[in-house]
Amino acid sequence: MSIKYAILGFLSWRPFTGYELKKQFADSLSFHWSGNNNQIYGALIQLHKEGAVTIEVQPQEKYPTRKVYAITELGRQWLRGWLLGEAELPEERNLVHIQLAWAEALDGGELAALLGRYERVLEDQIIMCRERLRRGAPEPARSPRESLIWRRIDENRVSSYEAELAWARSLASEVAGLGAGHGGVREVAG
Amino acid sequence: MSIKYAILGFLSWRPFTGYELKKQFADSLSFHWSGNNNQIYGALIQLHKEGAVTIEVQPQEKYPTRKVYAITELGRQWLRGWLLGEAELPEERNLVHIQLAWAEALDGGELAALLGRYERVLEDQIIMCRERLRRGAPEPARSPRESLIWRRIDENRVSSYEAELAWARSLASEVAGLGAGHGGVREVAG
DNA sequence: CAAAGCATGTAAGCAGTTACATGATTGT
DNA sequence: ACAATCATGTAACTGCTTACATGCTTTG
Repeated sequence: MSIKYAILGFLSWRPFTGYELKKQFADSLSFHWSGNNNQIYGALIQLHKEGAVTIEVQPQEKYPTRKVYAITELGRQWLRGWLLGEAELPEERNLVHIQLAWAEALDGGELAALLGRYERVLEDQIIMCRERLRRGAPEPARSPRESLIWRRIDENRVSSYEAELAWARSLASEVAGLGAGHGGVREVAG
Repeated sequence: MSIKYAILGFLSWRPFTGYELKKQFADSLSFHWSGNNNQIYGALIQLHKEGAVTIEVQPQEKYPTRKVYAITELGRQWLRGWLLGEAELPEERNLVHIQLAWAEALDGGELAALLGRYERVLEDQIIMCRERLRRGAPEPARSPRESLIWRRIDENRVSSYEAELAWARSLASEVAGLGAGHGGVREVAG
């Protein structure tokens, strides 16, 4: 359950409730978990059992009781151990690539439409990313180095979408250039 | 279970046994599933129940009985329906980005080492990809268009690793440029 | 003689998602 | 009136992974 480390990361910044963590995950571009209750609340309970976090229960008048989680020294050590451990490859699953790989039965127009749909979702995503970056989600910024890293990670996300979009566009123009032989395109010479 | 469509894709090329499919998944750069038995054999059984594939049982003398799966017309329609449906965003999970985001407690040397480890696994992966491309795994190639698409997908995979490597290197040099303030680097002027 | 390949399948579990359940409060 | 926010939690499910189990054959 590697979301544990992601949670410890947030708690190494400042204390959070489960509800706040959920929003952090949901709002961020790069922490990519859906931020569902099951995982977050479950992981927090387990981290507490393991001694990596403390719980402070804060009853409130007008709202439900908050449980504020804070990282312990042990939690910091675990996080640090993770950072000093193995680097894992980024793991990408791109279903559109699989669709393209098996698109032999599509005619030219249908393939162009598939690529067009892909371009559109990428464009939308890029706009959404830029929007969020413009609004600027709250982030640690405890040092110039940390701010630099966060900025670079966000940029990385956007530019990987942009690279994918450029790839899709160039593939679309290449397959269009191949011309007929797959229906949809009527031959000009003849 | 989207692996169903990936399997239907292979079967739209030619018949396969579960064992062969397993190897296809394991060997390919872009089909990214681990190719574990449970999923493949299970999906094949389900596809058969649903009428998307047929089974031909081939007893052998020296080896266990093979079950050769072939796609049906219904299976082809399902595959086609998937290709004509929604395009999904690529989904990337990059744990190293999360490590970097929470690396504030690391000193300059430790952060450089983290980036270095990341660079190394990326370099290894790039070499492995090139190696496989050079050897050239068997692929459909039923038309120039299909060959083009497969080539572009493979290139995409490699160049996304290369882009990530370039990103890591430039980030490493930027954090090195920031100099002291995080230990590990002794200030020169003074 | 050990390892890898051929070929099937099962068991157990972690990871991750959507949806459900409760219930007051605040904003449109 | 309806939706969103605050805040916790549970249930049911899919997806995916590792490891186990069998047993013969070929290669090093």
